[in-house]
Amino acid sequence: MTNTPRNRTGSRIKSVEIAFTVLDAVRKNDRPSVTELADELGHSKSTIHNHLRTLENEEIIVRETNGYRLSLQVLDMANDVRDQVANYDVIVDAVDELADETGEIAQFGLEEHGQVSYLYKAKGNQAVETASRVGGKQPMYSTSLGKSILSFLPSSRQEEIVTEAAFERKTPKTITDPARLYEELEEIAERGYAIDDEENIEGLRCVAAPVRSGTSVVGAVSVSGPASRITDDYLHGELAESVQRAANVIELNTKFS
Amino acid sequence: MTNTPRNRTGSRIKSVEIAFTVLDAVRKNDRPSVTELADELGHSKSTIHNHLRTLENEEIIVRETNGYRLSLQVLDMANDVRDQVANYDVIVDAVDELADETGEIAQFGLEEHGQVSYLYKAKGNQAVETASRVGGKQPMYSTSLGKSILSFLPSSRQEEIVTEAAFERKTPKTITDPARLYEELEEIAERGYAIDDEENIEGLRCVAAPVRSGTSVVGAVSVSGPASRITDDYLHGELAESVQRAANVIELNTKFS
DNA sequence: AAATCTGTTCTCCAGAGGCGAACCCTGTTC
DNA sequence: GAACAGGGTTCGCCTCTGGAGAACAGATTT
Repeated sequence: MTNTPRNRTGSRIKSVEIAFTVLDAVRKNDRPSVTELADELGHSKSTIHNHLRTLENEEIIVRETNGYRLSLQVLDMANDVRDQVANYDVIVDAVDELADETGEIAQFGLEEHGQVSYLYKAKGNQAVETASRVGGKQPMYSTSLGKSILSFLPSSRQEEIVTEAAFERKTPKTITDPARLYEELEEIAERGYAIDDEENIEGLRCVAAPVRSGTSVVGAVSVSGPASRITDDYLHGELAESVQRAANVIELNTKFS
Repeated sequence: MTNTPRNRTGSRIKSVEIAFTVLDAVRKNDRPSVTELADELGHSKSTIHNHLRTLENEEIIVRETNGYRLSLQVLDMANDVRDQVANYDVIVDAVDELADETGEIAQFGLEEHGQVSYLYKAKGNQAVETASRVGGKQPMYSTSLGKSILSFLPSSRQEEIVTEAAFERKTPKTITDPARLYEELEEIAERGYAIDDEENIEGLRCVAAPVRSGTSVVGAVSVSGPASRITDDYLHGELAESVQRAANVIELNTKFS
């Protein structure tokens, strides 16, 4: 739908891909039925049926009278994800405190498949609602989290991501020129924090600082608030300091495995 | 490993099953590598490699320098699960309040694949730690949640579950005789709540009440606490009332779709 | 009871996918 | 710096899988 899933090199397993297409459809439709899915996905009923049978057997989906839905096993899997990310608890504490301190939205994100994925989100007492949700993804080039991570990534990976990026214009201020991005990344690397001045969502300004472990970036922390409240001075001054402090706290409390 | 996944009727898709085996191994091992997984799962390296490639392409797993791990997309999927369960917010509120009121652990669970799965868990201020976690599963016959759900299920489904149950003795008090279970289920149906008197975990007593929507059970709410604190009177009196009230609150606030 | 929905089962054949070996690449050891 | 060892990746073969479509079976509707 959006952009074609680039195929690095050969051989993905077709039936597994179909299975995940089915799973995706079950995620997004409300309790779909066999025929519904068959129509939507353009496969025969028998094919869909077999896949649903298989997924049900794996206890990933559940059959209810009115159709299929995801099973709660997915929640259990989510627990495992959090367990697998190094120092999840430390991150939670630091982000909570940052949200508390600033009153805005504080988040932690990390790079996956060339995008930022949100791992944790905390709301301060005057925080505005944002569309972002835990597990969601955003482009690297239009978010403060993304840019701060990008600027500290090894240059090979950095280029790879930039090259493959879509550079979709999300707001009038979105950076759409790679050259322009590289410039900013250098700047960020120097001063230690990145900003997003309504580049991803109109009316929203953010600051982010990278979290490093040894030589590599493991993610970044950010604060986001409405442009009306977040002045230039505040953004580059107190807020920038706060996120950097939070990033530091995480770094210091990180136990290497 | 535990009990063989009974095959209802034919044709599950083999490669999809393998894919989920791989996924499971990635869940449980800490950043496994190709060869590691190949050894563990008894498949050739190339097979595993293809599966990992596919799963990575689906952005379900992520490759890091030291091995593969689950991706944060799983967290996003978990959001969808919660969205798909009717009235998640209502449940959260009711369970939170129940935990608050009693000071113990309060939970909401529902039946999936013949077991209880925990959807939400709240801790009261004097709550003991229990092993259960959101997304986890427990037998129907040894938990108050399970029994309360079971007793209000249509008798066909009830029998089906009981017949297929393993009746593993989890503690000395676990019910392992179907006849005994049926007796208790009738009792539960009459009085409207179920108890678990150290039948699932030693030292832990629980009360649960079913949550119904129209004619069918959609799940159950429970409170769990240490046997030392939960006397018979308290269990069958105040606590039983509390869980029933909480169940009722959920029922009343349920918007039918 | 005919019609029209479902979901399920059956059969058939192209081609997919699992295996094993060969290959490559990175880091290590003399 | 050559040889080795450890991974990951690729290749080609052959079998048997899995997808399509039609036929079948329930459930509801007309």
